[in-house]
Amino acid sequence: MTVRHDVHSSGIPAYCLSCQARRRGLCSALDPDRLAKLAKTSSRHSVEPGVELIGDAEALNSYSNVLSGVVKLTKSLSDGRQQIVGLQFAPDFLGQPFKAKSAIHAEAATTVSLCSFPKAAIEQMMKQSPELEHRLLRQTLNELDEAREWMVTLGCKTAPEKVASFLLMIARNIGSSVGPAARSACFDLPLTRADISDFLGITNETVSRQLTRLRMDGVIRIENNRRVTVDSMSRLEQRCGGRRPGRNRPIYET
Amino acid sequence: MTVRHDVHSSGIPAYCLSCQARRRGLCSALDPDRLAKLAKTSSRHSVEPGVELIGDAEALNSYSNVLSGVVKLTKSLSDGRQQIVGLQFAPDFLGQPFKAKSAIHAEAATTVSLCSFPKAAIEQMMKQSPELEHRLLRQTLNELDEAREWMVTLGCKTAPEKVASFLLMIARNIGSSVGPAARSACFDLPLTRADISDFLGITNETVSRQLTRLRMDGVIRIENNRRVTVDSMSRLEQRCGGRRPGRNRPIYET
DNA sequence: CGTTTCCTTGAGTCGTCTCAAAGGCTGTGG
DNA sequence: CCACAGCCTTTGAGACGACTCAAGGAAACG
Repeated sequence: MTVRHDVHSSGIPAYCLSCQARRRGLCSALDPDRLAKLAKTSSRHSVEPGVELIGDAEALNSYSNVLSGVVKLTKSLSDGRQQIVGLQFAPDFLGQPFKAKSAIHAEAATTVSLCSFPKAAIEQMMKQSPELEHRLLRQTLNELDEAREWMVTLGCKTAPEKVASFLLMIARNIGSSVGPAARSACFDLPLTRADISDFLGITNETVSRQLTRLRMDGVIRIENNRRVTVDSMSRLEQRCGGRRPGRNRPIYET
Repeated sequence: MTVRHDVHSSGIPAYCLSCQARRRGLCSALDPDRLAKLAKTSSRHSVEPGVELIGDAEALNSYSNVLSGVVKLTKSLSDGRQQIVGLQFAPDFLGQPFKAKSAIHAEAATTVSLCSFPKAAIEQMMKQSPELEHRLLRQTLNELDEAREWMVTLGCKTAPEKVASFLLMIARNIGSSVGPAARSACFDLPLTRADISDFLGITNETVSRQLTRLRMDGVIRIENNRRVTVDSMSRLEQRCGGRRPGRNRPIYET
């Protein structure tokens, strides 16, 4: 299985060898021959923040791996209210394999680099190799799990807890951890205050107030409105709610 | 494809022939031989409301098709706050194929009848037939879509809109439609007020007040606290939010 | 028939929203 | 390099919606 194919199956482009998607993404489900075949049809792009990747009800003609940056998935009501229903980080797979009943909208939140494939190429390969579909099932199950996890935040938590939970989620996804055991973290916020408010189901004024409060309380530092430093992850975790005050670990009780 | 196998592949139990899961559920992915094989390991149960089907962090030793009734999927914070993250109706498939990172809890909301299989039987069959895994992927994508749809309700809508949206969702899933073009509907609420409040992220008092309001306004009628009649589905839809007042259809604008 | 659980209704409080204005980045053109 | 415009963010004051607490009523259960 893990025999070295590097030498003779030279059809694999060099950039695949160091690609995140090859190691941890969808491409990891492909054997070298299939990867080489798929790679021939691939192309890399970089898109600026705000660019629409999948439009509401719009036909999608390609699938992509996210290589860097953050993509926001949104849904909106026709009166303008909007909800961010998911964020995608590298090496997530972007695209709706079988169109869902309801429309979704994908937009680059930061500068995003993508590796795109024609829709047909992926779909054909999926028919041939169950491994690929299996990998897709796993990612979908993961997204479902994340969506449900976030439903708890949306439905149960207070505004301060929501903002803390958001920061923690971002720190875990794109934070460069500093210190032993990731006791602190540092990152650029991929979303504006307005985006964060759409994600958390609160107003941007409330987001701003809660960030200020976390800053005043010394839980985080903010530079240039974007760069966030979390000095103590555990203090941030305490503010996410769901833990009995004074306890650090969940208590299993019946 | 649709050649009659009834006669010679007599290994299929009679109860499968009229089963919802065979027609629209997971079993529809199986050819007669495989269905017969799987059916040998299956068993039917009926469970009362409140019975736990999948416990938090508990090993799940079987998968099931929901044949009737409603199952609620919940997640909770350790301080007791709880969120219903999904409802399952017949012929949904119940069980976590590959355990998710976060724990989920499943409980019968009404009397539920199930058709259960040993975990191993399903997993083995899934390896053999990609069709089955494909069907599972489709259901998972559907559930993801529903979860995201509900996130919009949780994050964007007001309490009156949430309650109206909930009633509409239930009516569409288990309502017996009356009149032409499903202009009205009738059903038993599968959830208590407390459950509904856990689903909508509001308190049960608020749920009760909003139901009263819908009743006062003549949008619904309620008998015995459980039986709901919606006389005009369109009036209910208008109360779900997201439509410009005075409009019945979505407006596509750029 | 009492007990329990669920549901409804009311009154007062609190959290979040709304509206408004000022402050801080960023980029552009003079 | 500075002035300006535009956008995002912060902060404040007041309003409103949903929550909390509390009590009473209605089904369901043994």
